[in-house]
Amino acid sequence: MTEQLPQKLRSDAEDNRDRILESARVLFAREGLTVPMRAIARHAGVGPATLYRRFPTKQLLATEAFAEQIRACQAIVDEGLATPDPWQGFCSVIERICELHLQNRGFTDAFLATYPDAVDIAESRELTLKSVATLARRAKAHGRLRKDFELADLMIMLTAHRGLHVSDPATRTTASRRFATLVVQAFAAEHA
Amino acid sequence: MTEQLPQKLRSDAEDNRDRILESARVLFAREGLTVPMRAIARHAGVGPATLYRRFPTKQLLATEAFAEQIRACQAIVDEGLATPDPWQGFCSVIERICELHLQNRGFTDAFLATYPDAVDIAESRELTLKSVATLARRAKAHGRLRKDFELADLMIMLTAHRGLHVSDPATRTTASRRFATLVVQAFAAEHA
DNA sequence: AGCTAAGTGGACACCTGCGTCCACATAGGC
DNA sequence: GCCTATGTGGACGCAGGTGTCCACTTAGCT
Repeated sequence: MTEQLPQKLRSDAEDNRDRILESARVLFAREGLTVPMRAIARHAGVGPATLYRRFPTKQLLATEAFAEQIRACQAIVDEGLATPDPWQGFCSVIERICELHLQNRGFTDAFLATYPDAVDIAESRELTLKSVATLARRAKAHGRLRKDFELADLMIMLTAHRGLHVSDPATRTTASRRFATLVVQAFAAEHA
Repeated sequence: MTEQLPQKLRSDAEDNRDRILESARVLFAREGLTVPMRAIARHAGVGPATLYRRFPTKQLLATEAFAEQIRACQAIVDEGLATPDPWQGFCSVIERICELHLQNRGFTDAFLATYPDAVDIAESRELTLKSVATLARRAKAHGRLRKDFELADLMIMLTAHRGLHVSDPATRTTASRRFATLVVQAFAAEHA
């Protein structure tokens, strides 16, 4: 599951590293990438030095923390590809990705930002997008997806979706669901 | 045009006040409400004390700076109401409001934030929204606007639209236009 | 149990934001 | 031209972020 580093860590260091990652996941999800490194250290019950020793930059920490989300994202798209009706698959991808981004504010930031140094994220992002493109091509052929749809449209809508993170969690959830519904109709071909 | 204060200012103070407002407009539009007060003071060529003396809080400054935009916003909706075809009027309102918010990042913040103390903005906001509601009712009756449209949907989309402000100006412009087009389709009734 | 290298947390120095205070400058009536 | 109320900019103290250093602790081999 977790990659083994060349240098094996001391047991207490290993524990601390795990706790830091766990805290980072919680706080990134709740507050987004803007959460202070200090806050993550405090939440994990370690000093700042420990955090910086393990993860010199926030991007490095984020990349590790979001490994699971990245896999989830790919899984969602794969399931969409596996759905018999490509349009239904496409719709479920939109809805579920919105849901994922809703629950994880930091991941949205990470996914859209394309940090130059967070290679892992950028790479799997491209891979996932390639799958979405395939799905979109099928849904177009099927006639239900508007002909002029482009991948950029999806990125625009995901970027916009992030804007919803300003309000409180309850409002945000309602807003996100409604947003997904509207986006699906926006992408639908004109005539039924 | 500008309201006369009960206390008349000294001529140099008046000049400074004007320059501060002008700088605030430029910087709020470009950077959003997050721009530091100091930056506005520097841009206007005055010290921080001068700025704080005229506008004790950022909200007060914003309210004055955006007076013109608020009027523009109302004008857009009024023109939409005056359009013979209510659906076309509704669409043009969406497109033009997106355009307005695109050019003025700070105004978007101000419009959506509902500061407790910025009464002027909140008030005209409600007024504008009431007009939009009227327009929406007509467009629904006309059959082109989806029956389950609510005012909240528009707020969701405007909030989302703000998310587009992360990218560079050129990309942002393209994205905003495309976003407006998609939103219009999202709001359209199912059958042609 | 003792030793040592790896690991740690608190202190530190730096930056940038905020709002306020006060000694000086100056507009504008005389 | 002078005098004074009004207006001003720079300096100040505070809060909260960043990354780094170093004297102490401790895991784990012997």
